[in-house]
Amino acid sequence: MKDAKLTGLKLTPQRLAILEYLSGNREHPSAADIYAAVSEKFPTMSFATVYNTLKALRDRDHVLELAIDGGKRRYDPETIRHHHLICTECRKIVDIYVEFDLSVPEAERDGFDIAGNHVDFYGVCRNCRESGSEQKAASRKGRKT
Amino acid sequence: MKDAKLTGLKLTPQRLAILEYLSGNREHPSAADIYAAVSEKFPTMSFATVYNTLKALRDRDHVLELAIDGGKRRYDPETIRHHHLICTECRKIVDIYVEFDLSVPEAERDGFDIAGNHVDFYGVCRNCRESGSEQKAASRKGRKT
DNA sequence: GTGATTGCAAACTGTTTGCATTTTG
DNA sequence: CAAAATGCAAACAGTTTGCAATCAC
Repeated sequence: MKDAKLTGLKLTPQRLAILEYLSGNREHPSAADIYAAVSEKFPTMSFATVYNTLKALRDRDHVLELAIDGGKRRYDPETIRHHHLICTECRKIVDIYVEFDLSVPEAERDGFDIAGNHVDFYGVCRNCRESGSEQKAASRKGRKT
Repeated sequence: MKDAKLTGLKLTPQRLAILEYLSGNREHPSAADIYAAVSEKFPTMSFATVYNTLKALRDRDHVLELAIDGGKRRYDPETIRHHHLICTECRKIVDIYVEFDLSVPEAERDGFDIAGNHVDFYGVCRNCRESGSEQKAASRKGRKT
C-alpha cells in the first residue's frame, strides 16, 4: 500500500491498527478476520468501524474487495496487478504474478467498455492434498467458485 | 443443460419449474430471482426448496455457483467453458466464449494442483454507459469486484 | 470548533437447518 | 414403501444503518 493515496482519511488509532494489520498481509482476510485481529489491541473495536474503514480504503483504491468466497467478502491490500490461485478445499487464496494476454475481440464485447480483468485459478493446495481432505472434498463437491 | 447428468434427482414439479426457468437463462440469477420467478407458478414454493434444488444441481455439475456479486451467489446453467463480462455499475453478467492460453509456470504454482480457471472482465455495459449512471458510479466508486 | 469517526444495537440480506408432512421412483 | 423432497419457521452469517458521544485536523 502506498501512503500517497490516503488523502482525506482521518487517521484514527483504529484505522492505523487496521492498516498495520493489512500491510503486507497476504491472507486475503475477511472483515471478521480483521475485526478479530484488531480487537486484540482495541477491545472496543466494532464491526461498524471495520466496515467503515474498509469502505474508505476501497474507495481510495487501497484495498481490493474480493468476491471469491461465496458468502463473504475478502480484502486484498495488494493493489498492483496480480491473479489468484484458489483452493477449492480450504478457500486459501495465493497471489500469482503471471501476466496474460487477455484481449477480447470487439465482436465479443457486447457493447461493454472493458476496463480490466482478473483470472482465478481453481485447484487444491498442497496442504489440502497432503492432509486428509476427502471429507471436505465430499462436502464441497461441485463447488468451483 | 444436458439431462444426462440428472441421475438420482427426483423430478418434482417444483424442480422441473426451476429447471425450466434456468434452461437457456443467461441472466445469472440469484436464488431470490429464481424464487420470485418460480413462485408465480408455485405460490407455496419456499426458499428451502430453491436452495436445496440448486445444491443438488450444483453437485451434479448442472449449474455453476458464481461468487461474483459480493453478498449473494448467482447461478449459471451454462456449464460449457466460458468467461464473464461484468458491469461494475449494474452487475450485469454477460458470457463470452473466447479461449485463452492460461498456463501457470510451475514455479508460480505454490504447490497447487491447478484444475481450472476463469476470467472475469470488468467494465461498463452499454446500457449503463448511455443512461445516466453517474449517481450509481459515485455510490459504487472503487468497487471492482 | 466542526465535520468525520466511533461504538453499540438494531435492522437487513442472503443462506441454512430442523422437522412434520407429502411425494417420487 | 422407503428414501428423498417440500414448506414453514426459526436460526445463522455477513453487512449495513441510526444515532449519541468522541476525536482528528
